[in-house]
Amino acid sequence: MSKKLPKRSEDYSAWYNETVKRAGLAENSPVRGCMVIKPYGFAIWEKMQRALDDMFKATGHENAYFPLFVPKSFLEKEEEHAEGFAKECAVVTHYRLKADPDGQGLIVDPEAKLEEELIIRPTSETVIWNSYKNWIQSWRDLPVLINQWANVVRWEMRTRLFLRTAEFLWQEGHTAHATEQEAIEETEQMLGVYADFVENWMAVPVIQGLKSPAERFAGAVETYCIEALMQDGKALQAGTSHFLGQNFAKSFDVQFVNRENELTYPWATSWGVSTRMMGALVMAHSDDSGLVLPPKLAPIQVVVVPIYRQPEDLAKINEKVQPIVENLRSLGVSVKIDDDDKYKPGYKFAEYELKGVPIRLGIGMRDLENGTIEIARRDNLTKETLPIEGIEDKIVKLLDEIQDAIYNKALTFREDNTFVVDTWDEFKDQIEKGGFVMAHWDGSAETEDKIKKETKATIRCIPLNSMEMAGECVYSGNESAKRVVFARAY
RNA sequence: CGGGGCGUAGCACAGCCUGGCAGUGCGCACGGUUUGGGACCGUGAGGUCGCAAGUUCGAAUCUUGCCGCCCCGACCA
Repeated sequence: MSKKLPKRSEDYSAWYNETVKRAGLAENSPVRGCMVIKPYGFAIWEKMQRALDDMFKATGHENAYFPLFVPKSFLEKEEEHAEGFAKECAVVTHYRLKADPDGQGLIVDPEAKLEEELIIRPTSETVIWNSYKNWIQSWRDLPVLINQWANVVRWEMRTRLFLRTAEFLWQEGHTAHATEQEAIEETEQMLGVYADFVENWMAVPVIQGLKSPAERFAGAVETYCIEALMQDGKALQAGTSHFLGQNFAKSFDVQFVNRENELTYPWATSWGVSTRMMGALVMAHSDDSGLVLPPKLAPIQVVVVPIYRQPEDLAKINEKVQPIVENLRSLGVSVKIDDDDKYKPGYKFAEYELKGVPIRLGIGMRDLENGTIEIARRDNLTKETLPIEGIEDKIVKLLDEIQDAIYNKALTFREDNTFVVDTWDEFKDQIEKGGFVMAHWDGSAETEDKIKKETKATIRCIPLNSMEMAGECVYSGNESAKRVVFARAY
């Protein structure tokens, strides 16, 4: 096995796969399209979960859990929803195996056929709204603000670790409100929560926007999204928040009595982010030496590598390092001391770079004599030797600095790779080169579809915070009210 | 589902064309020397050559069938 990763500039996709595997985030599983999330990868996911869960709770949501299996009849109830998901559903038809009478092993017992097939949830709107029927009777029962952390299955034809897997982990929020206005506010609020998380924790800048009707969630009235740009110039949808109108309430016959004593349908939202964000995290920041993790999500923020020849030297180093580690821990910094004797320092340096640990401290006998310590930054691969006195404060500040630096680097990259384009030739050329392409669109599904067929570019979103400025559609020349974001996407 | 490729040690692969002892590198185990940017030497363990049938004195190698995986396309609310 080669020690070096493939280079991003030579083969981005091989670089991504190798980085994910070699950094110990995940590996392929024996089941096609599924993955094993390894401890280091899961530790990052747990930090994401923790931060998001706190944000959900702070906005008044509670966690609950609904079943993995969805009766097929539930999925059928909302027509568009059913149609949208039908092609990628795993279906349970039997509930028992038996010994193969003609040979070895087990076969599906034909006697044990389910009367109604069960779908393994691709999302949970239907099971949840079936429950909401019983939960919601009066305006006093609203709003219902529920989130669940769960796994879902979507039978994708082509999969890639984290970015698109047949089974993935996510959270799905499902809320019900008395008024349309309140539901729209919730949809927008949660989009804001996602944007806040992705920018301030993952250090990935995003564009908030609306999906075009063609890209909308099946069964939604409006889909909001956050879109991020990866280092290879392709876009990645990092999260979605849907205003579902009264579609599911009507399909599941959920009604409540409002303050005016009228029977009426509640308004719904749903919103989710998934382990796909792990892929975004890797592709947004990492380099040819491996992962680059933002300090706020790094399982290990600081690693200490003692450099020594004799066990006595290690003891002396530990004596000096131990109080620093304790101070850092009391300041909430996660620190690992790697005094494992099986590997040499050079190996460890490379290993922690691969794993994206933001700060590495090196300390040897020379430092003990000089009262110094070597501090190395993962994000820009620089290192300097500093006095050991007061190093804790420096480290705490540096972690914040690194968080900001990573964000700013990604932001600069996005700005340098966002292009305003007005002609079809320029458009085709720029899409080929990559990046976000801001262009006028006439708002029609035909134009959108033709552009997609000719260039493989899709409308990533119609940005929320951009000015209306009339223009001509880059493809059809028809009138357009504002520019939208085009890109090739994951 | 169409086109292409690949199944040999934990991993990456050579050997196959031209049939004749199952190989290399990494990793792993043990011993020693090493330790400020992926150390080195020595010894050793590890195999249903995807599965099945056929040809042959003899098959990883040739033939046929099957299975699995990967890449490209179709698909991805």
